[in-house]
Amino acid sequence: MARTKSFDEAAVLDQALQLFWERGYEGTSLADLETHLGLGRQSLYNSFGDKHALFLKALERYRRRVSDPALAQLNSPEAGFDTIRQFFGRGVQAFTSDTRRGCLVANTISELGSGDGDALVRCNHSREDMERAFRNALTRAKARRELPKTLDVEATAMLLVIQNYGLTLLAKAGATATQLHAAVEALLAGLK
Amino acid sequence: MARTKSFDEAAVLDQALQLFWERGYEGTSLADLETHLGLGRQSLYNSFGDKHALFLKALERYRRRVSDPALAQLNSPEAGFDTIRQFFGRGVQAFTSDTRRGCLVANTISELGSGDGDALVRCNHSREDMERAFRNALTRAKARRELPKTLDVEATAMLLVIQNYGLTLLAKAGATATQLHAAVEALLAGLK
DNA sequence: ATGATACTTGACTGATCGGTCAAGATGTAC
DNA sequence: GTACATCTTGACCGATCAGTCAAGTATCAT
Repeated sequence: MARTKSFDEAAVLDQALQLFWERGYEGTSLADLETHLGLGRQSLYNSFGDKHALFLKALERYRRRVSDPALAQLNSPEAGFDTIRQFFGRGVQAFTSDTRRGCLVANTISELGSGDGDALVRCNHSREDMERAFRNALTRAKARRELPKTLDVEATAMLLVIQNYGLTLLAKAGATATQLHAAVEALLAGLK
Repeated sequence: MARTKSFDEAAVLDQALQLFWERGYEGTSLADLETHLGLGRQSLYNSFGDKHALFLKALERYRRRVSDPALAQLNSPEAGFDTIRQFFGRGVQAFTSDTRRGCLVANTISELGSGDGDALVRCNHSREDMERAFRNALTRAKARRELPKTLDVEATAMLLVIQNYGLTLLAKAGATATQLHAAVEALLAGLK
């Protein structure tokens, strides 16, 4: 017995995600959100709470809509060495395309760090997702003898996470896809 | 024939560097600078220009006072594989100590990116410094047969830069020194 | 149709932002 | 000693920030 919302919450949240991804948390003002989401301010507050709550929802949506699909192949039982190479190939392509907005998780860790515990917890969930995916792919690759038995899966998974986040930063600094691809190949060559 | 400054410009610039390093460019307000530098606003403007000009000076000071010393050993003719290991060892220690403020260059690339051309140019100078230092150490290490002749110095130098910046990010996310150290060892093991 | 409930709109708030202005203080050169 | 150039101090500016409030509007249940 009340008026219905005139917009799709999920679609609006996607728009908010895009803004936060490109401009960061502090760099995105409520005026920006109103404009690009086509919503009044009070509607935002009614639906999502304050700016910080909206940002946390955007972080969670990023995990589900961006990270999860990107990690799907690494998490598959068919994953192996080539899956890892393909993952980084797609990453380099994404990080060096048009806006160079990087990865929302990496951006958020850098911008807010330990100053925003709620955001950091969510970032670390995403980070652990990636680490777990790498561990799966590395373990499978070892099992099928694509990688040496001596390889330290735990440390190498962390190494690959570091590499992924480092790639986003170098892309922001203006490195070319060719340069980043070469660095990835140098890394992968070392695993064998 | 005029009044003399009542403060040491270099010392004040060091203080500004510390603030920008810990809080970022946008996160540091003029009020913060006044407080921690013990200077009036107009004195800041007289000596350094506006906030952006002060930030650029801080970036340049970081390069000379923080980056250069850190890279000195890598640039030495005596540099080799162990020098690289020591570099990362000190890095991990610095990145995981107390404030976890990371590296000013990495922070700036992440915060401002291509949105601030002046800052990005200076960040890339620092990035090239590091890449050059790694190239030197890698080349020397190859010459003394600590690394295989087949190693791609160019790509590997970029790889090490990526890892260094990635380490700062993972440290900000809360990774322990032990975890990061293990990842570094996994990386170094792959070079051999 | 009507009433209750929720959504929408836009003006408004106090705080803070970077930057400026004008007046007063101080040291140097003569 | 005096005059002048610079430094210092603190009030001030318009703009923008996140968040709030109140009035108007639309939809659902009855």
